[in-house]
Amino acid sequence: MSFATEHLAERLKAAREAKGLSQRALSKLSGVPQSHISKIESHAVDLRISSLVTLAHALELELMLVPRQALPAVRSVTRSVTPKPLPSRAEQRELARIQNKINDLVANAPSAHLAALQRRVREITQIHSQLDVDVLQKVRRAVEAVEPSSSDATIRQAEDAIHSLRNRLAHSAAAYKKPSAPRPAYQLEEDSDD
Amino acid sequence: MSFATEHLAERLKAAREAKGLSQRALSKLSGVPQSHISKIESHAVDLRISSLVTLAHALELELMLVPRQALPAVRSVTRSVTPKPLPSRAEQRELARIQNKINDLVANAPSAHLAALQRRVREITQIHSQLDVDVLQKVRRAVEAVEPSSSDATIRQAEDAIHSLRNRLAHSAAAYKKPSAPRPAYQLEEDSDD
DNA sequence: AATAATGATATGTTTCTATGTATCAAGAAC
DNA sequence: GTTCTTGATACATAGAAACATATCATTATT
Repeated sequence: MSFATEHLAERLKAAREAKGLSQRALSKLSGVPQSHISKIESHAVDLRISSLVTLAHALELELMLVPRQALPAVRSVTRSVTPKPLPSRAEQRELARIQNKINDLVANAPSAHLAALQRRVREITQIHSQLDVDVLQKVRRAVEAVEPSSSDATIRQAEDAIHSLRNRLAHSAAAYKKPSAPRPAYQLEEDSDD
Repeated sequence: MSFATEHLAERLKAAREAKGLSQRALSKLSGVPQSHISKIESHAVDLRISSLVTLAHALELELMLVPRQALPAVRSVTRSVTPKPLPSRAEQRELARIQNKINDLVANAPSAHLAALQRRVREITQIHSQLDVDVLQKVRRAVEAVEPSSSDATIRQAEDAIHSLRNRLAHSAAAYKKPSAPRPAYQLEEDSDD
C-alpha cells in the first residue's frame, strides 16, 4: 500500500527474526494479535503509533525522530550494535519445552516459588545466548521430572539446574553488554542511503 | 491519554517551532489539517504512522527504530545537531509578504519564469537563516512593485533582488551544513533520559 | 481601536485499525 | 506419514483516526 513506512515494518520483522521469535511468540510477548503482526509485516496496514511502539518495545527497539542532518551518524551508530547470535533450532526447542512445562506447573499448582522460576526461565529465553543443547536437555529433563505431586527434592533439582544455567548465561551475556571497542569520532557529512 | 508516545509529539512540536512554522503553515506544507496537528501536539490522538511520517518529513525529521543499546549514542548524536536560529517576527513577516505576492502573480499570470521564482522564494523561506529586515524589505518592495502588466524591467529588478538574497543565504547557510567540530568518540553506556 | 494570526475545539462523516477467532497451505520435526 | 509450527488470510465488530469546515478566545501587528 506504500505508506513510505515499509522500512519500519522491515526493521520490525528483522528485529523479530533476529530474536528468533515467531509472530505468535511476539504476539504473546507484546499482546498484539498474530494476525495483526502479519498484516503489519506485509505492509498491509497503516498502523497506529501505539501499536508500533508496543511491538518495538517488545523487541527492545525505540521509536525516534531523528533530524535529517544527523541521519548518517545515527545509522552508523545503529549499525555498530552487535546483534546476538541466534540459538539453533534445537536450542529453541529445548527452551520452549522447558517453558511450557513450567507454565503447566504454574497453572496446576500456583506458588510464589514457581512463579519466580517462571520469570527466570522467561528471562533466559530472552537472553538466549549460546547454549549447549546438552545442557539444555539436562535442564529440561530435570524440569519435566517435576509433577504437581513431586517431592521437594525433585523441584529443588530443577531449580538448581535452572539457576546454574542462568548464571552461565549471565556470564556470556556480559560480553554483549558493551559491544565493540570505542568507535572513532563520527562525521556529520552527507552520505548515501542504505 | 498516555500512549507512551508523548515525547514524539513534543519533538514534532519543537521541530515545528524551531522552523518558525505555525500549525497552519505546517498544515499547508504537509497536507495534514491544522485541527489534526493541534490534536497531535496536545497528545489527544493515537495517530497513524503515515501521519507521523508525513509531518516528520515536512519538518526534515526521519522516523527510526533504534536498538535500545544504541540509544545513548544516538541521543548524543542527535543533540549535536545545531539548530538554526529563528528569524525574527519581522523577518518572517517580510518573507510571508514576498511569498504571498509571488503566489498571486503566479496565479494571475502563470509562467515558467515566475514558477522558478516561486520555487526560489520557497527555498529561501525554508533556509530562513539570519537576514536583515532591511534587505528583506527591499526585496519585498521590488516584488510588490510587479504587476501582471508590469514591464520586464520591473520584473527583472525583483528577480535580481531575490537572486542576490539567495546567494547571500547560500553563504551563511553553509555555516550550518557542517556543524560544530568533530565530536569525541561516544560511548554506548547506559545513560539517564533527556 | 481595528485587524490579523494563532492554537484549541466542535461536529458530522468516512475510513480503517485493532481485536478475536478461525482456517489454510507449506514446511519442519518426529 | 503424521503432527507441529509457521506465516498468511478471512470475517465480523467496535472504536478511533482522518478529514473538512467552522468557531472562538487570545495574542500580535498596524
